[in-house]
Amino acid sequence: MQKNKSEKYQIILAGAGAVFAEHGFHKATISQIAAKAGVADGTLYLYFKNKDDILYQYISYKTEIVFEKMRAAVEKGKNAEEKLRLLIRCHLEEFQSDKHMAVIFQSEARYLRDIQSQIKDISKMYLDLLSDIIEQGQIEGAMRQDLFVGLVKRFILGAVEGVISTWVSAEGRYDLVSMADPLVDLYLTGVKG
Amino acid sequence: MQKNKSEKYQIILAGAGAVFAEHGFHKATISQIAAKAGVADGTLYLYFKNKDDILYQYISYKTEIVFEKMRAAVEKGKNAEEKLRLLIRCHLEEFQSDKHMAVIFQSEARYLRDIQSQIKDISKMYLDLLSDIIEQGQIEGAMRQDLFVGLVKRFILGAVEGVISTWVSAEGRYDLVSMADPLVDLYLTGVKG
DNA sequence: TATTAATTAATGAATTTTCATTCATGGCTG
DNA sequence: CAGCCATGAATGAAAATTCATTAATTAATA
Repeated sequence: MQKNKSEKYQIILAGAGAVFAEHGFHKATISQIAAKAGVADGTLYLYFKNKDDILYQYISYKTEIVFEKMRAAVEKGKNAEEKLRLLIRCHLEEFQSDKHMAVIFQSEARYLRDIQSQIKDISKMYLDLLSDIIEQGQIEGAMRQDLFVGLVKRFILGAVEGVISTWVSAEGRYDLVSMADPLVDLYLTGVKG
Repeated sequence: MQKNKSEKYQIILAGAGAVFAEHGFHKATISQIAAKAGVADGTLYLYFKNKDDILYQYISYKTEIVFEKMRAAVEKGKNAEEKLRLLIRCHLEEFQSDKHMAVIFQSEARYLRDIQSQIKDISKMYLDLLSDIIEQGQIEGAMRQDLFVGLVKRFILGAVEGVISTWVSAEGRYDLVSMADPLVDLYLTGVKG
């Protein structure tokens, strides 16, 4: 099994992404993935330990890329509110631009946590980013002092994921990124008149 | 296959709930469920069409019960804000009191939608409840007029699910229901100072 | 440069494993 | 004894994984 990120490794991962997104991990077969990637079944085993490992690599790989972008986006913000806006927008942009990933993160994340609990967990990292933003917001006086940060960050992530989930169910037929600002407005000022 | 809700039917569903929650639907085996329920493998087929049907029945059954409670809870509220509070509290109470159900709803809902698209979808019904509450709130003047209801309801459901998901990951080690009021406060007034 | 050997990558048919599902059998009860 | 349940070993199907074989590439030799 080669450990490098050769061209074929990438091709197989992309094929796997398409097949996992369409059928779900458990229903997807090695043969389908191999066919989608245009290689023989056995070839997958030159690049991956087994079927689980394909999913694991897929998620690790995507997580790393997306998280790096998120971190960079947040860095551009001058204050907490702006950082939050940039983070949410980046999140929606990345998922909108990679629908397979959006579907897979949505439906297989839980299974993965079981088989590879040491995976770089995107939620964890994301929640850490949010914690920093919220704490900064409190220091700046832009956010309430009595917030329970542990709850707020789950609240924010949960809501974005819910919005993405709806978009995925709607087969991505509308513009997800346009939800970013209305969503952040809800976080900030709530539904009350 | 008996179609009534005999005692054994219930026992098997409960066993299935435990096994699905622990291993996930796809990794769970008929033998495990049978063992957990204290019956022979073949017995499951006297009460259920097949493995998929067990999951389908489980979710239908739980959905019906929980949703009825939610509807009743909402009805008790005098105004939109109170209804929202009662709904969220009921939601958290039900999931806290049935952890297997919480795990299964969280992780297998998507798969189920694939095999039984006509299933009474708890999210759908929930979102309808929320729509009514929000529209009522707008009429009462307790909620902003410029809210995009389609977004707000997903926002609310997403956030509750996120909070439940965290609680599940934490093995249910803290009191979930105590999150209800702080959560509703966030919905209503946001994080801004 | 042409020829052969050695190394590496890829193939896909054959094998193995894993389970869902069936069904012939046996016990229980009214 | 006749219908009803329940049993669990046997069956068959579906897929994951392996591995002997082939093809392609590189290095070595003369």
